[in-house]
Amino acid sequence: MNLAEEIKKEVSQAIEAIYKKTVPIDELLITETKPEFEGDYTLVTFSLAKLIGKKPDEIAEELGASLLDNNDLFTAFNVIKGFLNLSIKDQVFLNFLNTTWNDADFGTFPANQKKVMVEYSSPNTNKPIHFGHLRNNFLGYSLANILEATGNEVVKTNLINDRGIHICKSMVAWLHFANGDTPESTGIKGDHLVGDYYVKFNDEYKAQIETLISEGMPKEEAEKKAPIYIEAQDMLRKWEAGDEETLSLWKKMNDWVYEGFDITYTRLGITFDRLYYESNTYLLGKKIIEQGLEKGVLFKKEDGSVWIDLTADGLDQKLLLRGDGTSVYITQDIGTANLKFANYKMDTSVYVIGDEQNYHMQVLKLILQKLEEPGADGIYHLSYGMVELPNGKMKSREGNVVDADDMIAEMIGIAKKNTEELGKVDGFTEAELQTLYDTLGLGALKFYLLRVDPKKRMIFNPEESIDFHGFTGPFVQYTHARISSILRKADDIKIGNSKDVSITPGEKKLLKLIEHYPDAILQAGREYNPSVICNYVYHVAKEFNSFLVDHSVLKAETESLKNMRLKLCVLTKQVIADALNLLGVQAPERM
RNA sequence: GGCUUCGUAGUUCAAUGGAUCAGAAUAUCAGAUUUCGGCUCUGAUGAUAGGGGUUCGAAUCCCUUCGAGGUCACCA
Repeated sequence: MNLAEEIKKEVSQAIEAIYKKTVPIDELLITETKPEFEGDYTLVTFSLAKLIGKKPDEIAEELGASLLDNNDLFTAFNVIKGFLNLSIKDQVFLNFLNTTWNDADFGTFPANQKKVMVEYSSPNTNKPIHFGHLRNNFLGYSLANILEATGNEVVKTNLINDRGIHICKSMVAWLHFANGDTPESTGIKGDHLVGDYYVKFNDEYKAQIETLISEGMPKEEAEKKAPIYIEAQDMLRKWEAGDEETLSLWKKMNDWVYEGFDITYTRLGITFDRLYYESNTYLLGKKIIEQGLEKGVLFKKEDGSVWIDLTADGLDQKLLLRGDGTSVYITQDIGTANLKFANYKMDTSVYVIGDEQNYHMQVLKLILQKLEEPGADGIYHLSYGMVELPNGKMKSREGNVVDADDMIAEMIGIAKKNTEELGKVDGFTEAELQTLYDTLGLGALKFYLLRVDPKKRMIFNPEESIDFHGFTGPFVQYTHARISSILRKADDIKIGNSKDVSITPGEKKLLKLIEHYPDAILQAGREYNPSVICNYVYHVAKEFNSFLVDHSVLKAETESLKNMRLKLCVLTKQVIADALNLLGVQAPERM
């Protein structure tokens, strides 16, 4: 149990003893005391005033006196305008350090018997992953780690969008323009090769529309009658009909893309427990829709298309199946949701998907609830905002997309350049250097994309992200390496407890912050928000550097003091490494 | 236009309805140290888009004006 909770318990008991009233523990408001006031923790008493029937100041005075008398946590209290500031005994913090410094489980919670699925990444197989997509990958991976740390059983899944008209476009263009080129024959990464033909399709499509318009055809008609577009539609129909030649081409090109994705995922350190393919779930979706028709939840229009009426819920009517019986996007999603729940029976199912799909996800959940699909209520859409670059935004439809592989290579390149200029890596082998550049470049990228509240739009600044100063991954990594360096030089850490030492305000500040680590993890999990961890670990790094300015560790005044500070270093290092790990960021011993 | 998300220092980000001073980072200016590691630390300057309301107390909740995204396909 952490300190804040312990205080709440004491306060609750004091209220019971003095006023004979019961206040649920989680209705008590305990915060850290602001630096301009004396004390460590503060109880806000306004909310108690009504229940108890006294003025906040009076309550605070009475509770303060009682707390001081009845246990040995506190040394003093003061009351300012309804705020009860409590000072904690130094020994409490020292005890915490002595019991925790070598506890490898600090920051993980016991199993809570809940199962959570996190679906993220979810790429299309017609083009490579682009830069904005990285936020999705990092968020999903980090959130899965955080939820696991808070005691959930977590299943990480990736739903691959491997079918549909967009895939057929790449296939058609490849048949026309590639002359049989393959990743092997060209040396181009598979996902990029396929993406190139997707672009080529669109170029050719546009050109054909232009030609038709110049021949006098109206634009709308031209868009539907361009020969290459008709070809793509034909191919989709053949695909759904199971045409062997089409399926074989589809499989061949998708395999190229998967090879490319694997390289990217490996480099990013992103993993999944289970892959789902939409080509395997769209038929299931159709079946569930048929059942919905029978139940009368859905209705059929004259042309045979199937709809759901959501106007009573303030939404529109929504198409679920085309007139020709083929499926649309949401058909597949219904099938996938059903299959996922059948496989895992999870309590919560998190979808990491961009905020441009807020409406779609709202509709999906509502439809699943109306269809009485099990698991529908457990759906949570982790919606995130678009990432922009300092010089303007990037949209996938406009062509000038920043590619994820290019951005990764650029970040690693900057890390290499910076490290070489500083020349502090004597004794590193070539392989170690390569690992270090990856650690720094990717650490910078991940940390920067995760440090902002997911739901907000954000701007990614590559140079700023990899700066060793400021609110960045490399700054935190640097602090970790700095602690490691100190510990390497002190090979005689003693485990004896340090009862005879007292702590300075600087040491107490750092200890108090470290003691909060489990709270930060809980909050991040509760809010589905890894940025909480970024903020927390940055503060730890900053606080440690402040501590180091006026506390010598290796040259501490006494042996006992040195041991205490070394323990503080060990604990701080562990918390930094653990927090970075939750973010998917490596913590280097040297850099 | 309907629905929806958002608007905080020059810039990029914080702040479960809590304090007399809305925190950081960066940039700018001033200072300390240059010992455990590229430095690090301290201080100064600087912001809640405008207007109402709710309350002991509002960046946060409600209304409204202005501004910026997203979405409203038999696309995914």
